[in-house]
Amino acid sequence: MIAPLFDPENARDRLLAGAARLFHRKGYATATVREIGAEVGILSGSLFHHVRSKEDILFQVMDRVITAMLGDLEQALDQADTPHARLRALIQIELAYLHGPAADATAVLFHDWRALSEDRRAVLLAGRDAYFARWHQVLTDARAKGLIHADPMVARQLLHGALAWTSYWFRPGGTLDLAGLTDQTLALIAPPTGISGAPVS
Amino acid sequence: MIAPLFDPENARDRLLAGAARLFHRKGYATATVREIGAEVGILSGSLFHHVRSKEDILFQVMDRVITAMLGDLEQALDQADTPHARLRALIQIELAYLHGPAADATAVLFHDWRALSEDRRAVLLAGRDAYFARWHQVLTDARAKGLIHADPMVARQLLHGALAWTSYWFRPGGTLDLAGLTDQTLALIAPPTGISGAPVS
Amino acid sequence: MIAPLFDPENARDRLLAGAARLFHRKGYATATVREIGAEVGILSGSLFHHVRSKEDILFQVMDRVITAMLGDLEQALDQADTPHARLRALIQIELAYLHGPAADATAVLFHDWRALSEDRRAVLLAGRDAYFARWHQVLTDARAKGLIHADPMVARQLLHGALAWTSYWFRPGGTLDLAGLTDQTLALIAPPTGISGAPVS
Amino acid sequence: MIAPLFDPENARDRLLAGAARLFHRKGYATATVREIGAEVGILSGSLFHHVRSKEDILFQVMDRVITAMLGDLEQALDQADTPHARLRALIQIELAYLHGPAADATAVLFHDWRALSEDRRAVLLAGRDAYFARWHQVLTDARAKGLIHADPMVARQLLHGALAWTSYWFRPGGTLDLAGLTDQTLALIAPPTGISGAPVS
DNA sequence: GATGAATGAGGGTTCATTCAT
DNA sequence: AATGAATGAACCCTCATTCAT
Repeated sequence: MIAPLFDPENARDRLLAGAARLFHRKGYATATVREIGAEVGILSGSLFHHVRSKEDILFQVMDRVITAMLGDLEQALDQADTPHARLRALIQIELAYLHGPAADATAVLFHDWRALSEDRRAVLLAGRDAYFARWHQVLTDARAKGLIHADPMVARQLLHGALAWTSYWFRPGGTLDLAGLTDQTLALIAPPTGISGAPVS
Repeated sequence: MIAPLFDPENARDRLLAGAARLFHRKGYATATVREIGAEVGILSGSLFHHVRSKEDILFQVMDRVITAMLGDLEQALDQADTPHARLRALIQIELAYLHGPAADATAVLFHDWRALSEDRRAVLLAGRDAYFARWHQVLTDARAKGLIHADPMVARQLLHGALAWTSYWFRPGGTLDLAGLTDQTLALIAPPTGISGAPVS
Repeated sequence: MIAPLFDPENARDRLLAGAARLFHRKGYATATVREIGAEVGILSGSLFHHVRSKEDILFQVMDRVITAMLGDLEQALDQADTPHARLRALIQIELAYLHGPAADATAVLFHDWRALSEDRRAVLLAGRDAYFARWHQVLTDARAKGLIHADPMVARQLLHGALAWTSYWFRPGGTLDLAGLTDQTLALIAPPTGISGAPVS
Repeated sequence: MIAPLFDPENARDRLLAGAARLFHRKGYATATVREIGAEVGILSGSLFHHVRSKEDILFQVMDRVITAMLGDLEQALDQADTPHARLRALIQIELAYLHGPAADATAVLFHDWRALSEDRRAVLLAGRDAYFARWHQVLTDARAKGLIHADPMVARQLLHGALAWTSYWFRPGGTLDLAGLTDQTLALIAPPTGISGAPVS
């Protein structure tokens, strides 16, 4: 469903993928370029033939995720025809990125955001804003339809936080799979209508 | 409501408070001992009269939060007499720590957990486990009463993530205050309506 | 006679040789890695491309001496065919190391032994023990033949001490050369006269 | 026989004695003023009410030993009436200092000589020279009488080295006591006349 | 005399980055 | 492209020394 972000045939992509794996494991600040090299199978000096700096790696990894996520979200929302389905798509896409083939890069994007220099962060902000703008639309609609009962802006932050945090505790392959986690998340914020999710007004 | 974790009269406490502030701002790995010294108004060498190492600072900050949070949570739960009130207490306490006088230390506890060495982490695990055990009880009860509809374990992780993440975006003093944020969170996961939630007022 | 311990063509060996020179001059504890770097012509940070730590340098220097001395002692003893010649070989080898091309490293081995961590010392003990075991054999034999009159264990310690101490006062190139010092040492402990020592000539 | 160098009633003397003990155990460079304080039972800051600096401690310890040794040597030589007895006195005094009540301070004098700044060393040189001048006289006489067969200057250095080195391996209280060690040393360098020590000429 | 917080220089070590090979 | 020796700044920490209390 989610296309891989990095092409294993391409040397630079292998580098980015390995670095993302390492950053996910140890955090950007703690990972050293030597370790990145080891993860990819080259010496640290050789990294700099592919990237300008360590931070450049971080930037490129994040850039790929943002671009891809936005595209996949748009597509998923286009294919969803009810407010509830769109709400589910929001969660589904984010969880798919956080725990599918792009897991490392996505975790880095979410958890090491502050490690990026302000300048570089500004470059990515447009994509990030566009992504969350779609969230906002969906949540505003969901609230209008009585699916959720919190302010859309607040709901967006809370929901995104809840999902981002899953990278600390959730591992697919256990008794709970990705679909199950999606269901549980929906159950938490928008329980099946007719029981408790009935509109207030 | 939340008592300050650090005594401004005590030199070591001032150090811990300053370090927590800095760690919150820059992250543990990025903060240097020279910066900690500057934050407290002493030279870096003098830090080591009060603590054994940089990591020791992190440990002590975290230890204080865990101990205090557990105590406050127990007390708040004792005073809450309905499942809904206890659910609200869970959220209230965590948000009070994340955005009240203990905000820095709490953010450090949540976000820099991995920066602590495995040995040191093990020491704190007992307190952490006790804290979440109380969450589990409350959420299990809340589900039995129909207040929430997700698996308690999953709900705990999602809710905790949503709240922990607020330290990245929420600042009290704006149009939304702590009580408002608590309400919104409750509205998101346990809307006060229909058959599933006892009325708030 | 004594082969150089360090290969000037090899970068790490140059480092070890320079460090040994410095340790001999100032003592291990007093020498700084920055000074070692200066002695070798590189910056202190570059040292750590060749060795793991400052103590590692000390260890490797000592290891080389121990290994080489043992080898040379065995060979010298094999070529000596009388008890007196073997006694002379003991002294000759030790003085050759203390004042020949391996002088720095040997002085470090003898005088900075305690600076090595207990763990590292244990690794070298096997070689050291083997070396002194040969001394013991030779001295026991010398006593049986009436060449010396002290207990072999005590004689070994006294003689070794007397020789080790020469690195504080003896410099070859003066009126007394290495052969002369060897003769004098023999004259002190086993005078070539009367019934107790076989004639030298 | 050897009077204690430090008066336990005097605070500064207790400090010097404790420091000597520590320097003997760890070496001057490795011992810290904190450890010296701990050895004496005060905090490091308080040391500086009694001495000007860490090096000052070293100097004073050494000064005491040199002065006392010289006095005791003179007295012992005065009481010895044969060349052989005077030779024995040389050894006896040095071993008494190295392993009697002044053991710590003497070991420090011999083994940490280089740790003293050149200026301070110059101050002590007069005493040291006087001490060794007596050795020279005795050894010159002993050689003239055929007791030893090495050059007096070389013999002095070798013998002194052999004895100084005993602080690394000899511990009184074992099967070999101080008198025994003295005998063994004499046996090594000047075996009983009539057997091998007969004059050559 | 003793304390202990503070200093500030310097310790060993790490690390992103460069560059000749 | 890759290597690996070298850089140099910065890192955490130690330590002799000072000084107000």
